[in-house]
Amino acid sequence: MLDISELSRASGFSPSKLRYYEEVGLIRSAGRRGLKRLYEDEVKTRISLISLAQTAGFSLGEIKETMGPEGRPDLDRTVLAAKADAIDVRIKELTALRDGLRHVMNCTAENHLDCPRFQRIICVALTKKQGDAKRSKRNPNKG
Amino acid sequence: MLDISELSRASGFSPSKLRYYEEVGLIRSAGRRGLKRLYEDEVKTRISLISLAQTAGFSLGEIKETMGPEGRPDLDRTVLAAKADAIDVRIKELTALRDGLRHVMNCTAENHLDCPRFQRIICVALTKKQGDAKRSKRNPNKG
DNA sequence: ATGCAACTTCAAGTCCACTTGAGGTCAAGA
DNA sequence: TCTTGACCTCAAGTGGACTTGAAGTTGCAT
Repeated sequence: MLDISELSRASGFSPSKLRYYEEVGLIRSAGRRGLKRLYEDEVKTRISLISLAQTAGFSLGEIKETMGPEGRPDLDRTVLAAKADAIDVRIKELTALRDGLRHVMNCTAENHLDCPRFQRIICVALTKKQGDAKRSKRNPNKG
Repeated sequence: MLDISELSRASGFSPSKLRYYEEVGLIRSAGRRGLKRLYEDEVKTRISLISLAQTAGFSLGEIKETMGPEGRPDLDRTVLAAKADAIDVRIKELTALRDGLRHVMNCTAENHLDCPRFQRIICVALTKKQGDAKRSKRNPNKG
């Protein structure tokens, strides 16, 4: 059992952030000693996962959905599969961007946006994005 | 030359977003017809890149820094290299998360956080995060 | 028993990335 | 010429993710 400052130190999350996460139902304290929250060790892993999911671009709401208040981050497979696929897409975009960046470092073109090599590197992600724009016409500009 | 609604349609960005990006200096219009903005075709690529960089987790401010108002997204190599490395780290995290998710789909453990296989999959990203927390002690909890 | 640092709650504030709304302008077609 | 609709500006509003501040409470060392 950890108190909030120990958990904060262990996780790198500020106490206010931990209280906030509890308030919105992302984590919970196992009990109290007086007023003071006590956390199980398990929440450290949970917090790391939350932070991971955030860098993957998911909102706290989405994270909460796929990671119930109980320990089990379970839900029906289709939802998990969809999340995994979404991450895959993001990985591809990031890879393209990274490669584009590394190319720019070694490329002497005056305008990189016009460099055919650069364009080829990022075109996967680019055409994908454009496709998205087209596909979401019914609900325009909400993404 | 495109007007704002054409660019909006082509890029999937709302007109208000395009005006906002111009206001903060991320894109610019090549001129006006009367009051109405006119954009060069090039900004389409620029917009896609911005959106890409956003999904990579960079703020508009950071994006602006590495992508001057002119066409060239150039800056000294060390900055670009740092960005590329940051993306690499993110890719690793996302890969771990995705694999963790896919594992959970096929794992029958009652609590996945305790599943050693799951833990092994995401441990790279986890220990990395913990390392971060430790390293930024001087400026605690600002990440 | 007393002091106090570390916790607590709750409301309000902040920052980012936009969106919305009110009121105005203008180019082009009927 | 007149209308209309798509643009314009600028200020204010929104939602997400927290942080900050004020005021109160408490476990623990002295």
